[in-house]
Amino acid sequence: MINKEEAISIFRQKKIKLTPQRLAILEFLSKKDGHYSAEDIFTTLKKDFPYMSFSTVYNTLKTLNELNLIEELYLLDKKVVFDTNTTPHFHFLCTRCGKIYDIKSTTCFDLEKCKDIFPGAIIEKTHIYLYGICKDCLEKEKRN
Amino acid sequence: MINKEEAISIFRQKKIKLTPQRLAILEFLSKKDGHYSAEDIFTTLKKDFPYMSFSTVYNTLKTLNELNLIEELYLLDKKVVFDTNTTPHFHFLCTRCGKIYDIKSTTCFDLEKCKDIFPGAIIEKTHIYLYGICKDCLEKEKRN
DNA sequence: ATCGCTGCAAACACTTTGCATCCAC
DNA sequence: GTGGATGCAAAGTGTTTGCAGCGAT
Repeated sequence: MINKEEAISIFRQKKIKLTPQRLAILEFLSKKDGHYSAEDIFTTLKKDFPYMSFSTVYNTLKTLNELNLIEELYLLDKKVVFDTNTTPHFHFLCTRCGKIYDIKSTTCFDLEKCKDIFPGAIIEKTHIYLYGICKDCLEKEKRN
Repeated sequence: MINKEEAISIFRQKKIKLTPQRLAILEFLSKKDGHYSAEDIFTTLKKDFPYMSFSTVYNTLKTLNELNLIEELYLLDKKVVFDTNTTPHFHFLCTRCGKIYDIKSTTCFDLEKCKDIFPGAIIEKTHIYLYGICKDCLEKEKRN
């Protein structure tokens, strides 16, 4: 999840205006780790900010992404999902229920060895996605 | 790249019709390994098949994907790219020139260890994408 | 002869843009 | 006061769908 206070101080430092809408988005994203679509954020905040607009949500998410406070995920369902966890980790997406599981293990991927394959290149981001069926969905299927 | 003859025999076997349009798409995808968007395929084939339509391209690509003859990639630029290489490998995408490099190394990722993290789940697909700047682009920058 | 496939256009879902107004600084 | 941010609506982009007619089997 993002650290709201830290985000605010980065915003001030970079002279990016702290509007009520942006503060609301920061507040939302600082509550718990998660994977949110622009729509998730928009519909949740719309309740308290009836004038919140999609362009503001996208605009703020873009800014947060540029500041590396969130990360965009490009998944099978073709819409972008925003991840508030920016520490190195992978994802396992269940194709049945759509749930996204985080994988924090560092044992299954070796970035240094990957870098060796492209000497002279700069590798900025690593996206690792596993797709399959999660335990919960498999058990549900068995019961039926 | 896909094996056209093999694809044709699978089509016959599954009783999927071999229309001229589908044969043209198979022909195109069997020429060389590559990463193509639906548009790439459509505009190339449109020359020889003026009546070729997008729905046919998408329809055929969907069929090929279901038969595991091609694989869909979900990348930073949000449009699906179709990979004719279905053997296990990863991708390095240069954010400057957009070129997609294949990584065939098996040393940097250990799927078995990843599976251990989700006992009881089925992992069907693994997508690994590295994003960065390739050697060619970096050298070009240095020269300017 | 059947029914799956085609081309076309229209619909769709998500995202971006243009612009007048607003408000954080 | 000023320039960046906002809300709205409209446009854009890639993909999917509905459907009448076609053509591979």
